[in-house]
Amino acid sequence: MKKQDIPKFREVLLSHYATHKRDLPWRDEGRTPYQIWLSEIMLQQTTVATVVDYYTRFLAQFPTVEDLANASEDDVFHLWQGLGYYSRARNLHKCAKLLVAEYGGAFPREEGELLKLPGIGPYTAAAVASMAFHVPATVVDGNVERVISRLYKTETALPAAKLELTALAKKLSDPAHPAAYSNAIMDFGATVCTPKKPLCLTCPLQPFCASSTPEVALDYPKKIAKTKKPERVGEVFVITDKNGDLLLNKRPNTGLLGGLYALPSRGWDKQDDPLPPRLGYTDAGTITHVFTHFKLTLEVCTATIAGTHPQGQGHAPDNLPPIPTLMRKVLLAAKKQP
DNA sequence: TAGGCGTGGTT
DNA sequence: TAACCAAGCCT
Repeated sequence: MKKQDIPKFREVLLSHYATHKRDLPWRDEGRTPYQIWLSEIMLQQTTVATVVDYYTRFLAQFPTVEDLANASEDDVFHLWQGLGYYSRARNLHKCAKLLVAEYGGAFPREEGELLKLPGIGPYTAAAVASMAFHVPATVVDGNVERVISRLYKTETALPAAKLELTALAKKLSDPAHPAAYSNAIMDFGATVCTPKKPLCLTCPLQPFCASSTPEVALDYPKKIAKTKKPERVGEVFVITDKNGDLLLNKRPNTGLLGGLYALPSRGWDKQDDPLPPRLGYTDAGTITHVFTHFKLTLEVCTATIAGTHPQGQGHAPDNLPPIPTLMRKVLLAAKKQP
């Protein structure tokens, strides 16, 4: 795209956004920086459809950053359970506490200051600066990378292309309309310039685009081929005591499913959990679960003990601490096969 | 810097 | 069904 075409490009993009604006809760008039920040954290690698309900529930319980800062970590994880990437919840909580303790409960307005906060990287800093404070800042997410790469037919493969794409994105973004432009270009990627079925034939940006047909567009952005997921297998144990309580352990704060609670298991994770001695188990079948970097198959073993679980490790099934979806699957399998 | 880090929907 | 994808961040 020529430099003199950029104003027209912005005009067309913003005009398309104005007429195709999706009604999303974090986009409502009068949303606070806290609310916009929360939505951006939840939307990291997570679909809009999944986020909406979590977002609504979260704000109902924690309407302000002070409410979040004062919450217990378990309460935060409870609202996050099932959403995945749990370090986001930990950093969200940490960030809220930091804001209240050292920033007077208010977000900084500048991209560079936002970037210093836990859980806020280049994308989220630009998103909050532009959307919450109308400060010129260029968002570069997966959508933007795809749109820009197709507009210019960039040949460098991701993730190495990130720098090049960011430089191009900065030239295109509209400093006069930071919030609208950020939303517009990402919406455009999500609804028109989509990964699998780009709508090139009716695309309003076609006059500016070096691809301009689906056949060409689908080749961009170039990507490094991903390696196949390894498979892991193990056993997981559903152990009920005489009160009907389940045995759960809190996982370490870092690493996989960090900070959540889990049924004892063996064979697949970094460490095997200790088990009650000399126990006979009933086979309740297997469950499978796919993580980002491996596939897991667990044999579900159930047992009942005559005594009670150690203090703090027994939990009533109707009042469980935050557990990941993986463990929900295990409990469902155990319930089906009594 | 490349890999760790969840989950659910789509193709 | 296996692979891909979704408003990335951290180490």
